[in-house]
Amino acid sequence: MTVPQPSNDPVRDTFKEFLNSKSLRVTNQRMAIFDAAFGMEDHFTAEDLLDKARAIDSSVSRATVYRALPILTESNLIREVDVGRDYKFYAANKDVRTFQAQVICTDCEKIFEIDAPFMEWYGQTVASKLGLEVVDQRLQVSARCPGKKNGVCSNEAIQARA
Amino acid sequence: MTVPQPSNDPVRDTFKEFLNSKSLRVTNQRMAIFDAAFGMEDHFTAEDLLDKARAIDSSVSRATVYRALPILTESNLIREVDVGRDYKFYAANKDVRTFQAQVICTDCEKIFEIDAPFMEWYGQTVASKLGLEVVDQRLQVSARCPGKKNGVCSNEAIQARA
DNA sequence: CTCGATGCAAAATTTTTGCAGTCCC
DNA sequence: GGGACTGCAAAAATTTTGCATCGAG
Repeated sequence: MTVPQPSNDPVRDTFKEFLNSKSLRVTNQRMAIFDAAFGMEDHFTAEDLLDKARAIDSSVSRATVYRALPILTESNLIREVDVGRDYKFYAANKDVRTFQAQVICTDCEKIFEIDAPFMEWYGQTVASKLGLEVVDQRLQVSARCPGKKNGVCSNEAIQARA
Repeated sequence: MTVPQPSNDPVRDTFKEFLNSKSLRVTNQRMAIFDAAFGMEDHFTAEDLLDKARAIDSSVSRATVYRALPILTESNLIREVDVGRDYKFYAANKDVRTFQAQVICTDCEKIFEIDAPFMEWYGQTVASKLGLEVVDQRLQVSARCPGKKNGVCSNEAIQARA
């Protein structure tokens, strides 16, 4: 429950180093977007991120958020979680070590992240049979709460988009 | 290489029966869209489908294609293949028996369908731990041709979107 | 200073929708 | 003949882009 001190945040420094290594500039807006992403409790959309980043630095624009997302993704500090909606979700890589699968509840829209370490092996096996090299992979299960009406779900996680 | 006779096509009849069972009407446009989908060699987008359907019945409109797609999906005659692009892909269920994973070549953009029968089991295992019931699942591997420049791929399958 | 980064607003893309006319059953 | 279906064009919704200005290094 303690508010992390940005100046002491090693991940924050990692991002700055990444920017430097790519000759990208460390701007207030980029750092606000970074802080917003790592302040998210859960998965978030570009629009969620814009709102939260603006709460930190009101000058952040939508365009800058969209321009920052590929940078954050490339740096491996956040990951894209495409669950087949019209828009994409993202999540901060806080302490992810193994491959994650997503279980998406179609009733409450909650996205659960599940460890699926065997996937690392699976993707390589399948790709190598085709002579290809794995770049990325995703495993997603859409599921519903049995006995629940659409829209109301028993999971205490009835908080879809942050 | 023989042109299938629509009147003898059992899958075509299945679609008509599906429409009847749902009290939906058998219109020229819907059948043209159906024929277009089953005439596709590979994965296709809504726009691809519109083009091909219009070649059969020039009166088919984009709106009707978009309205037909959920019907074809519900009938299980085609399936949605979301590979994380801005637009969705579809594929006719010609003779699919087991769960299919997709390997997407990031160089030639070709989508390979791979049998992954164990996924049926995997999804249920993971979902049941959360007390959920599987609705759908997808497993996708993005991979690239090693040694190829982006855009040119050695796979003879250098035909991305039909 | 210089050139990358930003904000704004317009544009681009894919999909959806309202409405008046059409045609299946 | 009635209501479902269709085409058209406008609308939605998300993401991208052009351009003048700003600011990090």
